[in-house]
Amino acid sequence: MADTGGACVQDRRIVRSKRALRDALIALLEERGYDAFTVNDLCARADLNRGTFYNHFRDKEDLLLTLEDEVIADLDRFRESMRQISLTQLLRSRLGRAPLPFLVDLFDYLRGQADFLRAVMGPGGDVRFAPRLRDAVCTDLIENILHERYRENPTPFVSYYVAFYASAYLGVITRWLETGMAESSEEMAVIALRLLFIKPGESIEL
Amino acid sequence: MADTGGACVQDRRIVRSKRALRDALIALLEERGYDAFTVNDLCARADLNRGTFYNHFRDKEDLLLTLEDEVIADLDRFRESMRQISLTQLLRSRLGRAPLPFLVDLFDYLRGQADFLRAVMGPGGDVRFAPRLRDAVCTDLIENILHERYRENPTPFVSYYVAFYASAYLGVITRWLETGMAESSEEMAVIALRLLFIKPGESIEL
DNA sequence: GCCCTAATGAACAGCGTGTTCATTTTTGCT
DNA sequence: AGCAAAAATGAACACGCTGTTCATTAGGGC
Repeated sequence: MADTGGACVQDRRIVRSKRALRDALIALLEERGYDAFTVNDLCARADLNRGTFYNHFRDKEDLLLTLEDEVIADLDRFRESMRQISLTQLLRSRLGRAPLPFLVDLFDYLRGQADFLRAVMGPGGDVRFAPRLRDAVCTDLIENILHERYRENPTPFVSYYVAFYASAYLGVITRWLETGMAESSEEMAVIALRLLFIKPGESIEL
Repeated sequence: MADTGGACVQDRRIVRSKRALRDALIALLEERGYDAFTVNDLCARADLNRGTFYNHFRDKEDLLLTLEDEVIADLDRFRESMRQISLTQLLRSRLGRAPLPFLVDLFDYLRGQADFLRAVMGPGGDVRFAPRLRDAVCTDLIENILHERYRENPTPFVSYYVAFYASAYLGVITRWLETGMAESSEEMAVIALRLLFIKPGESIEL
């Protein structure tokens, strides 16, 4: 999904090497954490010569950032759909318990990238990624739940309001990934909407 | 606040060295990020011999973890007060716009540690710290806003409910720190409570 | 099958690591 | 003030990782 950008397809060997490095990176992030492994380890795990690594990436960070960028670029394609959602659509979906299609797509995509996401957002991952994911996923969504009056008129409180919901949803996604994605994408789409309209102390039903 | 635990006070030289290393760590985390500086850099910045560093810490990570642990230990002292808050108290405080004293204390403490917190939670910081801060600060608070029915009976949805609010508050704290703590601790205590009882699409007033 | 390009293995200097040790400086205590 | 304990210093060490180069081998594209 991420390498159809260039005009001609990459050499099969390059694809294999990059794929192997991706897998090795994920495995080592989980096992040891970013600072605890070397380019040597990476290449040993990927069963590649160290020179091959340097053919494609400047250093360990370059590899990590490249993979992160791919995911963020993919997510940006969802933002189009998010921008077109209205608050009334959200309310209707929530009352009918009918998952919003684009939210289902989003959770499906996240599930497809789960191995990478868990590695890079877990302990031993990269601090910088979570805020990027949050902004890519939540910014447009939050716009829609804001009272029209405050969209163009950001008071300090409104900025905390936005931070509140954006972080809240990042937390939900993170928990879903961390707990092994037990819920289906449809269930998550419903949960995400129920959470929007809940108040503390209230009963959860409906 | 963190070193009165032992029976006798530490040697003045040790305190000075550790303080210098703390400051150097914070500065370098901000400037270059955790992976981009060495123990050498740390000691140069702290104006200390490299041997001195290894007298007190095993490695770069040991220093970082030690400082993180101190903050978490400090925060654990607030949890006592948090556990005693009831939902009705929250509601009363929110209606009267009267900041809860223990929340003010909390934000005061965070302000006092702002340099460290910003460094360790910002880009170039440590992924593992934010979840620890979240759990230390939010876990008990969330307990109180949960409907009694769900406290002892965690369904999947309830666990997302908890993750939602816990992450939301972490995001608010993070934003406050990142934007230079423009609001006073009292203002933040009020904002934190207002956010609890807001619903998307509603007007913000009251 | 031929050309092009990627992967390999080996070698290199440079740097940071973590440790050791003898020496100097600073404390805490009487 | 003076002594003994403890911390800081500076230098040296072997070791491992880095990022680069180069000749060679293997594999893909057409």
